[in-house]
Amino acid sequence: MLILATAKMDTHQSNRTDIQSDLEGASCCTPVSSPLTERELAVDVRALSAIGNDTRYEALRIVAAAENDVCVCELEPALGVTQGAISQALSRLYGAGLVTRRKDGRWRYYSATPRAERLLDVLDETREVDDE
Amino acid sequence: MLILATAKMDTHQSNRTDIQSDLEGASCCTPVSSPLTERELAVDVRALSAIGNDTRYEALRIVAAAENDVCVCELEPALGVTQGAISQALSRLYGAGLVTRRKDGRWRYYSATPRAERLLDVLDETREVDDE
DNA sequence: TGCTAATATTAGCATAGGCTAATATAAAAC
DNA sequence: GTTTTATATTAGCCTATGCTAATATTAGCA
Repeated sequence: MLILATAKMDTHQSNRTDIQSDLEGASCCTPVSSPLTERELAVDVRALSAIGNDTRYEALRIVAAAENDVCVCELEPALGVTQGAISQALSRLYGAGLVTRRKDGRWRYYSATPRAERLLDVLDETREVDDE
Repeated sequence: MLILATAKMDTHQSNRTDIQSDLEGASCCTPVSSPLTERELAVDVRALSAIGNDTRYEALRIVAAAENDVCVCELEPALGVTQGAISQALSRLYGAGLVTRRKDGRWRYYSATPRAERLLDVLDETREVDDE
């Protein structure tokens, strides 16, 4: 059965009715459906799209590599974008469940969540850099 | 482009490079730099941003869940987008090193790479779906 | 009180992204 | 050959994204 594609506000999403079941046969086309629920998909995509950006990925890397937690100002020189951009980046990582944050005086300290750490580990373990 | 921390200093003192006991006290701002090379970052971000999209993530899930490899036409009913969009999605996943493809007659069969499988496993193992 | 430092938020802009529809290619079938 | 089937590619249209600059908030300090 096919779930998903409920009320998304994507105007491009067409609501195609599928006529799959009794479509000819013989060919390769047996329809499949996603093994995850809509909510699980959304959670994962939120996390992945949060890391899938240079600034945020690098920010997360730095946060995860630090032994103690990291404050925003430490990231500014490494990332090469403005303070506002870094704040936005960390907020998004937080909303995606990839960092935790803790307030201490006027500073905000960030650290990576277990989910983030595991993902980064797998990325390290499976990366193949092609020389191109 | 990736700007590595130049020794921008001061504004505050600080000498905490590896000591984790004390961190209140003075300021927090020791600049750090990314632990990955520019190329490694690019490879990872390409993969992550490829998965970080509803259509492509679901496509990858289906491909990874299938016992044998999957052809494009099998995805069409599940994803709810046009054939062209699916072809674009799979191309991008391929370019990101997340699926392999093999041609057989007029069909193209896709399957997930080890990197993709490991990432999906970690996502499954660490996901926390909040009821919001 | 201020004032200043650290972070957050906002508006606005330029660009990237994702889709559809149309068209092109490629391989089998006729 | 021509037709059909499976997939790829392209142009074009919107929308989303990511940044900067400016402004707002918050907390310590004079």
